Amino acid sequence: MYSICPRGMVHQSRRGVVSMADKEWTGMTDSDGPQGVPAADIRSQRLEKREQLRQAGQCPYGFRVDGLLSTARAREMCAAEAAADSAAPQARVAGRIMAKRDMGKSLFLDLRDAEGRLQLYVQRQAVGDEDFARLKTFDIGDILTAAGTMFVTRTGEISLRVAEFRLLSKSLRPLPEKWHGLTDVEQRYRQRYLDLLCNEDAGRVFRRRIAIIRALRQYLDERGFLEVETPMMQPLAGGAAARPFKTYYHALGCPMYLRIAPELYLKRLLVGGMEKVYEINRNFRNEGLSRRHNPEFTMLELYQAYSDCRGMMSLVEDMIAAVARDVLGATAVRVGDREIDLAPPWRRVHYADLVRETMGADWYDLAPEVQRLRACEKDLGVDAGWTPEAVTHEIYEKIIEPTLIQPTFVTRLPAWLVPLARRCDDDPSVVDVYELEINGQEISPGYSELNDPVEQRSRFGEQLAAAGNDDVAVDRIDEDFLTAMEYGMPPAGGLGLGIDRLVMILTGAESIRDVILFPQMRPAT
RNA sequence: GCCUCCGUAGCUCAGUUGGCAGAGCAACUGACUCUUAAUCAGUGGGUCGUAGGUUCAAGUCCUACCGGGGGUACCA
Repeated sequence: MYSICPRGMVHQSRRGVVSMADKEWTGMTDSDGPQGVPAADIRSQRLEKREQLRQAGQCPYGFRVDGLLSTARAREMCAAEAAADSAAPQARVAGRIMAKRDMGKSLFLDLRDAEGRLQLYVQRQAVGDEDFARLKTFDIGDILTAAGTMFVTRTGEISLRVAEFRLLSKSLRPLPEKWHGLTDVEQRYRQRYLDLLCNEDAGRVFRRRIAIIRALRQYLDERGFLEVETPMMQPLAGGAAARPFKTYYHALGCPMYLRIAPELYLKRLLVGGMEKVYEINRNFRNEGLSRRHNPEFTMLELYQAYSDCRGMMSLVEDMIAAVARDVLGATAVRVGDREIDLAPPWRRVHYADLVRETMGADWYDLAPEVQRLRACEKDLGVDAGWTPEAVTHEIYEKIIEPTLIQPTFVTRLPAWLVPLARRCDDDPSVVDVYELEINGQEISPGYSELNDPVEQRSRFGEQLAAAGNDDVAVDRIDEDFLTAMEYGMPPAGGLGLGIDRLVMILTGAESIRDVILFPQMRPAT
């Protein structure tokens, strides 16, 4: 809102004219008094305090602090020393003032750092009249360092009796209210730093996200997987059916795409002899926003030579359970009012069996008109133009999928749904893949990868023809990838795992925006 | 994109059938040397998202737009 506008300041000093930009910069308004010191504007008051500190020879923006203890460590020390009944320990801490309680000749401050809070107790006689008066002008939100002696107050709170302090950063804007915090979701997403400052839950969620990703890496590293990085800017956006973001590379004079999947590069690495590879990184898809979709999202993609779809199921099942045990210490999680148990083994069920379970054992023997009628009875808007496959899949997506709360591997999907996957040897109408559903959401797909370059080429061709002229991912065939395939790719299992959605499940978050630090928002006006 | 709900002080929220825009916290002035949502006395702070319209009169009713939540569509 207040753009840093040094040019505006220059204008002010050079011409003595206060332009619109100058007013924004200084926080002045038209109702300001003749000295340009508005009585009401908090930001202007604080700019004035900042100036007064400077004029008193006090730098309102300090620098490096040595010998710091975290507030948590300072507390521990105090508790330990109290138990040992020895001399009171000395400590230096630094952090942000979150609350201020002025008692006249003494003052309590709540100081917050990365690991917690600590109460500071400052007495006028201990720091001297001048410093004490200056401390009284400090605001909630200011960052300072303080040193002194740890002690326990009469009401039992571990505190620091301050002997000396120094301002490290003067805050110019008031923090959200101490009791309710920041609840406006829009502001929590746009100004995440305020959310992290005011809402402890936000910090917990993101710390857990970090722990989950660390645990995934550790699990895979221990099993001999190599973590690699493949291009995020690609001349062709392949590996998935999604609309890409398009950009332009000036040096090469050609269009580039943000990747929609790392798949085709990871498979090149299989050709190159890396037998177990994975990548955890962002994919970008030019799609709408929703509670479950962010246009850039984090994905684990993994390939293992000489494995297959079943190998991938065992791997992902064991991996997610291990991560849950590591991060939560349990395999049971709560999402909303639902209890989800991630302890293996997970249910494995054929797509067609799920459909028969819901629609009757004779579903696939019914005439198309009867199927459409049954679908309409379930309040699905299908009309005569729909193929039987499409009707069946609509039932799967709208009726069956939302009921798959406990972890479920859905296998043997119709081949038309997953055109690039390897077909099952005993039935070419279905493919050898799984889709893992948890809490009614697709969390992870897994495949027996196609490694026949001739078959792959013809599938790409079909996909291209089906895509038509839409600005979809595939506008030409990735010849370089097919060349790699023609050198020979080992048979392999592959899987993708949506990290954001996994984090949602393991933190109980209802919206993907609550597990992404800076979710995509429309630019504010 | 479509449907629907929401937008009032820095933050959290009231605001009646259309009739002078409010409270708590934060801020400012003062009191108080163990408080912790400190307390007590006083003070200031508003383009009611934006722009139109109806009306003697609009935070309130109508229209459009901007931003957000939820749903839906696109979506291996």
